[in-house]
Amino acid sequence: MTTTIQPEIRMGKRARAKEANRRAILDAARLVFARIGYEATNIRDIIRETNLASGTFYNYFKSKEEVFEAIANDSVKRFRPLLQKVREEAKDLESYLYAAYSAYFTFLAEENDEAIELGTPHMSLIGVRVDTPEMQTVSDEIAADLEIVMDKIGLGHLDINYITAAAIGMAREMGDHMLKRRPVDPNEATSFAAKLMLAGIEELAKSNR
Amino acid sequence: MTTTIQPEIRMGKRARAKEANRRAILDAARLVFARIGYEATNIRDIIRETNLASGTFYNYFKSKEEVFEAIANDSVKRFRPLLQKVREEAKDLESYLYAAYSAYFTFLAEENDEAIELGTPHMSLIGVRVDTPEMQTVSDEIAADLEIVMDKIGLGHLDINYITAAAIGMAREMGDHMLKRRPVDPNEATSFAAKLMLAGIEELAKSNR
Amino acid sequence: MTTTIQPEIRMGKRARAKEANRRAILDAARLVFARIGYEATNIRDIIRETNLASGTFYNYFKSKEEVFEAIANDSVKRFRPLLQKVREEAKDLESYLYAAYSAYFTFLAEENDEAIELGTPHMSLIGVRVDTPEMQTVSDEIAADLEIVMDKIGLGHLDINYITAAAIGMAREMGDHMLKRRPVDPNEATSFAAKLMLAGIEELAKSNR
Amino acid sequence: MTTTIQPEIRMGKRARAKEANRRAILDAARLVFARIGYEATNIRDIIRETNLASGTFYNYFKSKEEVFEAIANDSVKRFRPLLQKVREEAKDLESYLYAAYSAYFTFLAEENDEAIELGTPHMSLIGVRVDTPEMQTVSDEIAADLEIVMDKIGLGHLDINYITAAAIGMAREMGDHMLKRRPVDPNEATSFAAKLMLAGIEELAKSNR
DNA sequence: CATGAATGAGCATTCATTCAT
DNA sequence: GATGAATGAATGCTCATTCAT
Repeated sequence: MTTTIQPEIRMGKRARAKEANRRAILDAARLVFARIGYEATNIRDIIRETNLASGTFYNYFKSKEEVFEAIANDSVKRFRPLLQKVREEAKDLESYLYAAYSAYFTFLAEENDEAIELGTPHMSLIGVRVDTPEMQTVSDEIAADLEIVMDKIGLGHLDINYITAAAIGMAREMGDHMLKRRPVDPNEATSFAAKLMLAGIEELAKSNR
Repeated sequence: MTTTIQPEIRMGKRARAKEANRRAILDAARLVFARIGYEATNIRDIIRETNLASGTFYNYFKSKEEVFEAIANDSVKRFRPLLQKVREEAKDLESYLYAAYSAYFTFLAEENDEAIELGTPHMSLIGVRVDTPEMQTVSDEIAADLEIVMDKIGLGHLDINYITAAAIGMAREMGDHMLKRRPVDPNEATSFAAKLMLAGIEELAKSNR
Repeated sequence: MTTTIQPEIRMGKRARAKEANRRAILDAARLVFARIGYEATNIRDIIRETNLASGTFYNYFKSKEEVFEAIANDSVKRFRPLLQKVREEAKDLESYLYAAYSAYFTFLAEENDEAIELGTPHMSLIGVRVDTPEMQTVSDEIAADLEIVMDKIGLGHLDINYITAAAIGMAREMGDHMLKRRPVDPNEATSFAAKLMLAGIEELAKSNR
Repeated sequence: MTTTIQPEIRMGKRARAKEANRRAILDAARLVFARIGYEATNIRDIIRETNLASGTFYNYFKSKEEVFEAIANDSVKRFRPLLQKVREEAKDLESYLYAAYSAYFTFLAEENDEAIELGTPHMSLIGVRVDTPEMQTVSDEIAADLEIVMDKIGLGHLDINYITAAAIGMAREMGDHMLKRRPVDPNEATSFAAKLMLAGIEELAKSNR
């Protein structure tokens, strides 16, 4: 994943350097988290992946948690508009599911393109499943959105929390698999997941009426 | 989860004490893993939860990994027969899905009854999802079984890996939610998941024919 | 080195077993000391080399030091008579030096014959020189004896301590070398050392008169 | 032993502090090794002797072995030129032996002047002889040099290895004694050792002709 | 503000020693 | 008296964090 540095406004040399350092730490953290997992990562691992000195880390972040949240926010900042568009344009449950899964799987693929090229295992160390920041926060976003959409289409009486859990669980687990296939094909995953989920929800709605 | 200690054969006091200590460490590890997650757990945390001295840990296990595997093996040893029975008795896809989800959610609830009573959060620290040993290995079991069943009922041409991923993802995420609800209700979860999955697979089969 | 077990007096079964255990520990200790050096040896290493349990060690010895001393005493007990004979039979300096070096190098070779066969490095780990008990105590014996002999032959005015140090240093260092040669040849070493030392002392006596 | 810190080039405060810390650890290690022996020494003992924190040790050395080697290299670096000069200027065996023993005993005395003043026992714990780094590496140097010299003066047909062992053994053992005497007198030791060795070698050469 | 060495609390692991069986 | 598991003090080592330069 290559993050474009887009200085919002004119900056002095100093400010630009600062921005670049922050960026460097974030990118390094993302890389290392993906490589060895959040818990296994220590700050030295992150710093070693940059050209900075260890002390510099603390000029930007207080802890590993804070970098993690910054990455998450960063992802959310980029994913939220996509999801918002999905929500706004969705006419019915079907179009929502397709659009949402498409957005998620595509986003996931793009976020990990670098790791994919490097052959870096996306996640899942020995018996331990580590979410990348993207997945975690995106999950939360989807959960919230799905609730809204279900309400909108009059299926609010279904067990929204379980539907959300089911939808997210599918997305997560299938997302892992998708990233291991070559070529990585978000469309295939989207079609599969949306179709399954749609039929499932309709069936639940029928038996719950 | 209360493990019954069932000495297979007559044991001396010494042998019984050894068995009890091993059990104590395993139970403590399970508890702490559930409480703060695998990675965050250190060996001191585990032995602190027992009446044993730190050195004693090493009389039984070489490392945290080894306890983890022992727990996993323990769980698998108990879950495998259930799953086997499910597989053998399943007449069709529907009965398989109901039986399998039932087995899983019930097992999960029982495994965690102690933690549930204590109010221990099942898993998921800040942004990090940690699989309990049960979930990890049981996932593998389900994956393998599901593949066999699908083959048997002539749906082998579907994308088994994605179906497996979807089914497992649903189970995992819904399982987490289930454990947070009071009362914990495996039947509810089972019915929900099986219905959703069944309709979904049938739809996929239809559109893929 | 095979130590002959020579029960001094008639013993009961129990007493014989005790003697055998003590012997087993001593032999194991000797072996391990030779193999990895005194400091590097721990009690588990010694016990592992026997068929006994760790606790049993403490029925016979309080510590590693005590085993060491027991071994040393054992060696001394066997070497002292030889040295005594040398001292008694020595007519002059020459005969004393030959006999003493011969006794030492022969004893050293015999003490280490087992280790030599096994190819066990006699001593000297990385940069650290470890005396076997034999060498240490035998050194002391030689020191004392040499002093007596020198006095007897009227060279007491020479710097006995330095002569002793020189003689012992030669014996030690040459002993190490001797044990590394194949075949191990005590006679060769004896002749060499005695000749060198004799000429040296005579020269010192001359220039010090 | 007082090591002069001679910053080759202008250094910043930081660089000087680093150098000083490294020096402090080396000096502390040397001291503790001399006091209680290499094997008995642990890293905490070393840093306790400095004003540094435990972690700092690992900024400079990976292990006890590494400090040991650094000390040894340090000694060698300072002793080698002396020995080289001895070798180059030696006209005959006699001058070589005097110069070499003088260099060694003088060096040994200077290396240990601090320990001597403090009354630190030079070495030798209970039955265990621990070489200081100096002695070990210097021994190797002498061995090599002696071989060259003997060859040069046409005594290569003698058993060089045994002569070397004898010369070194004498130096080592006499060195120990010398350090225990007050005042420490390298000249006395030199004269004694060289005279003894010279006569001895000449005698061997005669009887081996 | 960057640097990177110093810090020291904290964890894994070993091992001499004890003691119930 | 033999056994071997339990003990816990002691040690090696890591790493987040601070701070003088």
